[in-house]
Amino acid sequence: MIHLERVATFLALAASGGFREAAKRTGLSQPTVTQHLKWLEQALNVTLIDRNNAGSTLTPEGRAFLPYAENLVRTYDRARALFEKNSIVIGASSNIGIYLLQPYLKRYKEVSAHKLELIIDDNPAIAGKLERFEIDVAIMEWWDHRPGFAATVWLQEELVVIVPNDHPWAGMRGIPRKWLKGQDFLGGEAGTGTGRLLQEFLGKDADTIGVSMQFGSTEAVKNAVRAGLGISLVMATAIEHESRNGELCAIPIEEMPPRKDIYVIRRECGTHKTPALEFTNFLLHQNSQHFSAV
Amino acid sequence: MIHLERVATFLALAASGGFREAAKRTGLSQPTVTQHLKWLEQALNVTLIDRNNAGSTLTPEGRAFLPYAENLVRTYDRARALFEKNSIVIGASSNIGIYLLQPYLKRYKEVSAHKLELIIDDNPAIAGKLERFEIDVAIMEWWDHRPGFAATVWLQEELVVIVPNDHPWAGMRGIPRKWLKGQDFLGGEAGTGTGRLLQEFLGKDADTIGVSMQFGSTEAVKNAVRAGLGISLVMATAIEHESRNGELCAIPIEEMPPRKDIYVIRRECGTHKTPALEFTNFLLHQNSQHFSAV
DNA sequence: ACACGTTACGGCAACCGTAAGGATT
DNA sequence: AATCCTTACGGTTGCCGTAACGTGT
Repeated sequence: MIHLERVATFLALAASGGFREAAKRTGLSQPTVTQHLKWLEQALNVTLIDRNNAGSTLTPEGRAFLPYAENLVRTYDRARALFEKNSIVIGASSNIGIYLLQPYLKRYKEVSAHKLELIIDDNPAIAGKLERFEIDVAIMEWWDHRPGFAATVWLQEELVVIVPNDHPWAGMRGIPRKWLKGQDFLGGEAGTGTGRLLQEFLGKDADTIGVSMQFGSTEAVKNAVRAGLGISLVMATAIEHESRNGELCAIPIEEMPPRKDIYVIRRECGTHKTPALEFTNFLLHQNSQHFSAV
Repeated sequence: MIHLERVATFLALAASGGFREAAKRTGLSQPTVTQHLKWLEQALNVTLIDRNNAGSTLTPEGRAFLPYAENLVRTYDRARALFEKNSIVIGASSNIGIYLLQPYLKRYKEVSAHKLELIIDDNPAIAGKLERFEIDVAIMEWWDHRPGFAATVWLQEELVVIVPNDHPWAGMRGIPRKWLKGQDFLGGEAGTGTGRLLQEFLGKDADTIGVSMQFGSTEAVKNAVRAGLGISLVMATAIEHESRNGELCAIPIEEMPPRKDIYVIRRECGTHKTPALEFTNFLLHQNSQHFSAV
């Protein structure tokens, strides 16, 4: 067994590439850094860092150990945050983090002393960060119900068809659902929010044209639609700005418009009131239309 | 920062429900256990355990901390296994772990000194365990390509239709693919291997009847088919035994039979030769038909 | 000589186990 | 009084920083 502090020293070394620099960062004396690393290397029975006069570097073993080390200190950090009640790290998939969540975060900042941090990534990556204790709460449009987590449907976002301004459908107040069948839709890559939506609501029959992902697939899809490459289906919130500005035309779908569940997911923590739980409750109460966990 | 040993002591306490018992398990003296816990509680500034004359129990805070504590000691344990080269923990989704993997594990035991441990669970749970450093390698029929992991297609399993012995199709050497459309298939719950298969190869149009999951959905599906409730689609390996015994009838599909990719997934570890990498290479070389990572 | 990391060493505090001290039943 | 956990205490060891020491440029 080992002191976590030594692991932190290793991380400082890995990040700074030098014992003296690592000593400065950790506030330790430089010989102590030597000692910490030596202990760690002894405990693992392996050389982690290639000592070199001009910049020390990680050995292959050191590189292999790195994610484990990061996990160790981060887990401890997040465990402390459970009780110090002043910090929440939120993870959100791109569409939600970019468009939907921002006003809620602003409001939460006003009513709470919690220090908020938002991490945006794709769905599987966010799920991974949740598992690895990198984030305390996740807000996503997708969740496989794994054990150990509490998932709640936060709200249901309406989906709208977006078309360029010169499209025959432009200006329509609504379109029948059956018109969607057989249409070519942009942005259907697997793994992206848009891709999953298309898959789910149109099934295999709707052939989709791929659009290479830029920074956040919805941005790419919007640009492609604007350029006249085709049409697509997105969350209404994601298109609000362009719709108001008249850059794109967003059309609701008639007869039972498709809605996408948005989940709030946090680690189960029994009856203890964690900051993550407070934040979750805040989100749920901001919205009257909330439903219980599945 | 904290000694990991103290966290381990907390886990022993949580598991045993008493300071004396925890002392026995950890090999420490009983007052030392008291001290370890006190330090940990001081570091987190919270009470973790309700001291009680008749069995000490976790406080709500203790219960919340428990998964973090488990993650800490397990991560350290797996990090050590990276270098001690004698232990591999393998995770597999149910079908693969139960049917497909066993002969390979037996062969690997004969050629390697590694101590093997196999954990079987559903796909999302295995993915979670991989993220949390609970397992070193995962073998699954599904993978979203998340960063930090190396996924390789190990083999491609053929899918066969299974029908009861008194079914009109029974005894056929093969059936055309188009016959499958419109059939009712058993075992299509979301999240299970069978469910995903049906979804993928038949799409939304094939209405599926749910079968409640028993221990491992394929077992349940086989029983249901045997009982005459319907037919289903499973990996050929999963049905080999019953097919030979004449308990069920397995029929290949003509014209491009559907095949399911099986992935081997491990944490990326640079150039260091981990036990997990050795095992992965063993699996891949056991099979000539292997393909490169996606 | 200069910058790097390592070794040597002295002092302080951490940390163990043993033994005695409450508290609850 | 029988268990439980906590406190007290002494000896050992761990672990820090300072200072002196190799080593490569």
